[in-house]
Amino acid sequence: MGPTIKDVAKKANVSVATVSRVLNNQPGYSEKTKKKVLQVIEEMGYQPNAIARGLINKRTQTIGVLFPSVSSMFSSGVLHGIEHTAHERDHSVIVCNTDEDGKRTMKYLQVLREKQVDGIIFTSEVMKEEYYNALTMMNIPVVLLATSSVRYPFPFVKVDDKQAAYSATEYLIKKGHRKIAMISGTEEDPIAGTPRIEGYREALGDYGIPFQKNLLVFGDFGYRSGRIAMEKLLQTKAEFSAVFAASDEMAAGAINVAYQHGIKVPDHLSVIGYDNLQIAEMSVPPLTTVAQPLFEMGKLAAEMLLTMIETGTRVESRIMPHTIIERQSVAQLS
Amino acid sequence: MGPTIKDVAKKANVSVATVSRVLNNQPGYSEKTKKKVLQVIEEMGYQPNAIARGLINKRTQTIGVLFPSVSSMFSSGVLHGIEHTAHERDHSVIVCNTDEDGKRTMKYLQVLREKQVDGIIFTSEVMKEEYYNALTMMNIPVVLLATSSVRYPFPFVKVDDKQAAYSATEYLIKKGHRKIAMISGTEEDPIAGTPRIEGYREALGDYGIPFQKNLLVFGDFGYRSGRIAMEKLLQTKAEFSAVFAASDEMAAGAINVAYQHGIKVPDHLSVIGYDNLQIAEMSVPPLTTVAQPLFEMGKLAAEMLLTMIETGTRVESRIMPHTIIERQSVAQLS
DNA sequence: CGTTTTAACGTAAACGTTTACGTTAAGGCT
DNA sequence: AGCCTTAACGTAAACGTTTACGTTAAAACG
Repeated sequence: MGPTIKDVAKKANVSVATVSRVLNNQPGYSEKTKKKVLQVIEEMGYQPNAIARGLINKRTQTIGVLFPSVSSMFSSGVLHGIEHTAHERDHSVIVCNTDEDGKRTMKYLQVLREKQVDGIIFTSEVMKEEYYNALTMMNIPVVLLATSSVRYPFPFVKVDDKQAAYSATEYLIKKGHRKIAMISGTEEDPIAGTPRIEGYREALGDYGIPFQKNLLVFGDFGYRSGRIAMEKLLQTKAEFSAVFAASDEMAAGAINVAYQHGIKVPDHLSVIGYDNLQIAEMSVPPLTTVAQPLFEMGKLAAEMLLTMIETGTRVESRIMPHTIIERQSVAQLS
Repeated sequence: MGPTIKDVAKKANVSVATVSRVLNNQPGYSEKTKKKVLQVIEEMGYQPNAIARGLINKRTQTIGVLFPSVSSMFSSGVLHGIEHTAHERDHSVIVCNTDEDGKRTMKYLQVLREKQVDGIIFTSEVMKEEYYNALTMMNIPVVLLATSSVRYPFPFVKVDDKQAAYSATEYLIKKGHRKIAMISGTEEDPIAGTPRIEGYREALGDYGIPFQKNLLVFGDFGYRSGRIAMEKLLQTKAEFSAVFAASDEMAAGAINVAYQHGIKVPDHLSVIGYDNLQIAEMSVPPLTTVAQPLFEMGKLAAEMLLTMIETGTRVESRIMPHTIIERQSVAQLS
């Protein structure tokens, strides 16, 4: 299609080796031939072929990123961070949507292997043995993002879910709330499920508040499930002045059904979310939430992956700080 | 690293050509050798190298997608659609975040060229001559998504912005509103700016409502700008019972400041948005909006691109239908 | 001036595939 | 039996780079 390095070499009256050398600016040619080569390159509009390059260098300057759902606000936040540093450090990113489907995930891992990506970021999903095996077979760096695994020793970057959940409920308690419900995510999720419940219960315990089983309901982190969970909470007799939702989307769902029932937030009910997605700011009322620094997490994960790729060394996992973003969805109780 | 086709050939006592043939199931071998080869492949865990393949086939099974901002809900919606059909049709997608920056865009176009992508989807941004030149130099299929260009003849998929804006304001009018403000996006944007203003004005005109200059304010499609625009609207003396925002994010901003001013939506003020992002459903009150079928647009754009890639033929542009999603942010006036 | 060093190149193999072309042997046909 | 077809392979070139190694001539050195 376009001119190749051979065409350039011919037109510049040098060998392909010389052209290659000036391209990668290695030594071995005079200033004069360098000018000449550069000029011919310009004239012909030559562009190197990264595929041929990749074949011989065994490096594609490309990383793969697996998301359970690319279209979630969570994913797009971290993707932004990943893309940012990847581009900064001359790598491209291939996005993969697993749909939380094992078959699809395995297929994607195979594709990434065949495409010879230099590294993989695996986000938000729990690492199954099947994935682990495929990943290790590939012999390339992997970093886990917003997930982790004790069994499988990949470095990860995430917040301390239990601690963050503790902070959220403690915040509610310090605002004077004692009857605090929780809308949890998937109960069995060992990353974003149980740890957050533990944090909630531990905070309750530390402040001498008894845990009430009927104040704990479950969703799947999604908006719809937040609505359903809130309905369930409303149907039970138990009183509560605040709810801690394990995701902003579920918090939005909760606020929405509260609104439909004429329950005003924060006047009649306080709500705190988790994630600090874009929707938290845009919500009515703006949602107080415990923030995960999505963009920074994406950046950091990519940085870790790239240094592993470039240096071949292992890298330490990182716990990111969470913060509480105070907006207007929780009231101070007197 | 892993075993190559040569290793397989050796172990199976056949030539590389034969292995290649069974891999791509072309004819030219007995059933027995096929079994043998397949078995050896299984044993050795052989995986083809797509880079080597790409070098000779001149096809990488990869497409590039350019977004002004990957983290916007709009982008993630269409990305989901693109990824869906790309995967279905055995292609990977490289995401590029242009930040609406010319330099960055050009850099990305160069990268995509060097990486030999098979086609490019260019989204949401106006096509500059510089981009057009780079794109045509590459000699690969391009489709425009949520943008278009009369000057540069790339096929596109988008909704009819003017018509959609017309529908939105007409909807408001039919609900009994006569004093209708508009929060427009960037005034100069020839795709999502002026056409939507024209639709608004034309609807007004068709129903005998005079256009009031002070009821038209500008933002940049983002949430913050929606807030600012709403403040501006509130400061002017002019009365209005409804506002048409040219993006859901700006609508969310408008609702939010209305809420802060004690103006209840839809009781005191009706709001209609544009896009039907996730936030529209999650908003309080749920936002009535004119929907662009983001997922389908992404799917279609990818389908068009892939058929161009596979067949080498040109393909027709497509106008996608827009629909009004009625939720609870606009009131019927008596 | 003869020898050694070095700058400035060129040659060709290698990366892992695909594929055009050639070869062999078996089988079919007259 | 002799000839032709064809199934079933193998050989080697090609894709566009990088790079180890070889070569040449000039410069440096004694």
